[in-house]
Amino acid sequence: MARAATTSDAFNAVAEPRRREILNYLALQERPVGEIVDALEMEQPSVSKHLRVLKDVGLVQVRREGRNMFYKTNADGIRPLHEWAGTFEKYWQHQLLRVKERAEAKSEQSRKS
Amino acid sequence: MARAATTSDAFNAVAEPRRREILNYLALQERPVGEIVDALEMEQPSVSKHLRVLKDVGLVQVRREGRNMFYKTNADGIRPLHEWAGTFEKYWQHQLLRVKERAEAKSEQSRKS
DNA sequence: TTTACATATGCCCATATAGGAATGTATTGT
DNA sequence: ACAATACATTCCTATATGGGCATATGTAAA
Repeated sequence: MARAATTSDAFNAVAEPRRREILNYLALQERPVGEIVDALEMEQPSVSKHLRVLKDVGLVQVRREGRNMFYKTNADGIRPLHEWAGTFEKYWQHQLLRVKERAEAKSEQSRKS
Repeated sequence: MARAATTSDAFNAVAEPRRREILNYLALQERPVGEIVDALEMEQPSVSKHLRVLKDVGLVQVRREGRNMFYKTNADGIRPLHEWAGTFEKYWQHQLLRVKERAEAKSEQSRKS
């Protein structure tokens, strides 16, 4: 048996560095394919193929506008990954440091609200 | 060019479901290979190969004790993944729900400290 | 309609699996 | 030294890329 398809789930889809770059770029705002090509300096067919994979696993959403296809990251699709990784948080080292960080974030939150 | 090696980084290594199972299992406590085989019902060679990949990317640590090799998850290796996924947190939906959750976690933390 | 522009697909190829079976290696027991 | 135990590695095979290039498809402009 070969490796699972990149379209099998989010874990396989984001294993490709290029696709993570695309997701990062499209998280800020939706963009047409051409802009992704220019911004990330990748070949257009390559971008289209990566977007296909990302779309198949629900990590991006598309909208057509004339000749352009506007893609944007569907952050919700990344949550399972974040949550799985998060289950190991309690085993991380530097826990004291993290507690400190959380405390700071907390006080900052209090300041805001 | 083919897909990047599973040993290229943590992202590629955890793309395999079986390896995630192993990491989950070894997070609790170190275990000899045989126990992993029994617990996860996988073939021994398969487990050894997955462990090799995980070791190569630093996701597990090994210790020899006689004929046994005790493996345990190196949670720190999962942090990059958690942090990358975390950068999308602000784009997730149900933000209101999350704010509520954070507020609860905060009050619980206050209670503890 | 013909042309131009924006994307998506198809093809080919080198590469990397992941599983199964067999075998090699290290360590302990007799 | 020899057998047994615990793992690791090798070999084989079907499969899934990901990049480069050519081409098909869809939509708007002339």
